[in-house]
Amino acid sequence: MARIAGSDGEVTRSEIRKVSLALFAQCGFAAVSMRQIASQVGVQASAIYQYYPNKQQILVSLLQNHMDGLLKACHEELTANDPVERLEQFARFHIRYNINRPDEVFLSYMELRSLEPEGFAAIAALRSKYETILKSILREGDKSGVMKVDDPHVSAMAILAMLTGVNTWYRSGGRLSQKKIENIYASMVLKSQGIVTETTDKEEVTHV
Amino acid sequence: MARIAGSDGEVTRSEIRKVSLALFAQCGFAAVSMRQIASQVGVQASAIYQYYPNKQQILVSLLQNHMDGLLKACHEELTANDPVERLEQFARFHIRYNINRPDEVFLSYMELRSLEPEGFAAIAALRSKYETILKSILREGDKSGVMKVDDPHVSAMAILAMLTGVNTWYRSGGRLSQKKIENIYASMVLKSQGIVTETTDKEEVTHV
DNA sequence: ATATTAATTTAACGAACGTTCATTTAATTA
DNA sequence: TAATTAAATGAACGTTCGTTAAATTAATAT
Repeated sequence: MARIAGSDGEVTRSEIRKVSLALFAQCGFAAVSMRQIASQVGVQASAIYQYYPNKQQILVSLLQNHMDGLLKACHEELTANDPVERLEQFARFHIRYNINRPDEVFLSYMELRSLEPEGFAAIAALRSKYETILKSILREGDKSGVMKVDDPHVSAMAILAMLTGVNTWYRSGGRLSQKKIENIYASMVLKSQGIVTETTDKEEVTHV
Repeated sequence: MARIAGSDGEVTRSEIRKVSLALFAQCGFAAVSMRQIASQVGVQASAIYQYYPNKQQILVSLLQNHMDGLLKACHEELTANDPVERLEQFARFHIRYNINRPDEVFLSYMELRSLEPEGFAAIAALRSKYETILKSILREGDKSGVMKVDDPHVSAMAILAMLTGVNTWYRSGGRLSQKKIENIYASMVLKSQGIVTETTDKEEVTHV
């Protein structure tokens, strides 16, 4: 046998991406074999090389894609000028974007170490770009006196870790709605930077 | 050749632990081979089986050991009765304990997935125990009105993620001292749960 | 001095790894 | 209809994997 009736390169390519993402996130990059990916796609391992030159490039492509999407969506959503509003927009965006992409996020944070220097530098640069967006908000908020930011770098790292951490426990269909979770995290982020809001989520936060 | 002059089982065992920890954290459990560990220890791969029945048990033992130490140290350090003081003690303890054990922490959060069901259950139970300590503090603080905790579970997860995140950026000998970092994080944690402190770290926090 | 135990080696097992290559068939183009 | 391109197969490459077994030497106990 060779080419299969009805086979389509674009379909196979996206299946490879989908399956690789799930497997890498579940088992770790090194633990997943090309044969394992191929088997779930429904093809032989050698067929994957029609689409990616090697295993490493599948990972690079997945991470690149995720970071590009994150940055693009972030720029579109951060519309406010006021730093407090911007910080709330950022917090809500980060939760909303990441909570529905647990595998991509997990990979982005865990498998940078599996990248060879070239791929690593590319992804690290994109991440740094994203972090800079948050740091700028914090710096401006502190400067104008509406926030109390001890150290913008530490605050940015703390906020990002806190928000990204939602993926360690959230499972869809759980006790809390995504909107509710967004509210809770946004409120904690603002408070952590010395912004006093009169209401808590119990009375519905309506800051943005 | 066989037994080497001056060889000592206890020394070899602790070398295996040390090397495995570093390699697992750096490359991921699946990516590290027994021969790689052995080579860094200075023995042949087969010698490792004198001390651990298989690769998996090395990981289980490392994680078990870390969680035991964490829980023990935590109980010793949380001496206060007041929930606000206890929360600050917890935050400071978590930073202090974890910042000097980056490899153990990384492993504990990343390689649970590499564990077979039995080992997984054991480690997950210990982690849950630790999380419960924090949740109890938050519940008490909210009940007595000194904190504003929207949801104790979400707050606990958020605080732990934020604090643990210090290991993603901290490197010893950096711009900030460990004490300073402890201060900043403790302040953010307290504020995030609606606790108002008059001073910021800029004027030295002296809550505990 | 002898027997035993501790610590390690060398050699080997079958299985799985990422990847390459020549081949085969389906779909498209000329 | 013939030629070309796209999509896949199956076999094979050399390497490495975790693990086991038997043999060997050092240290300790009798």
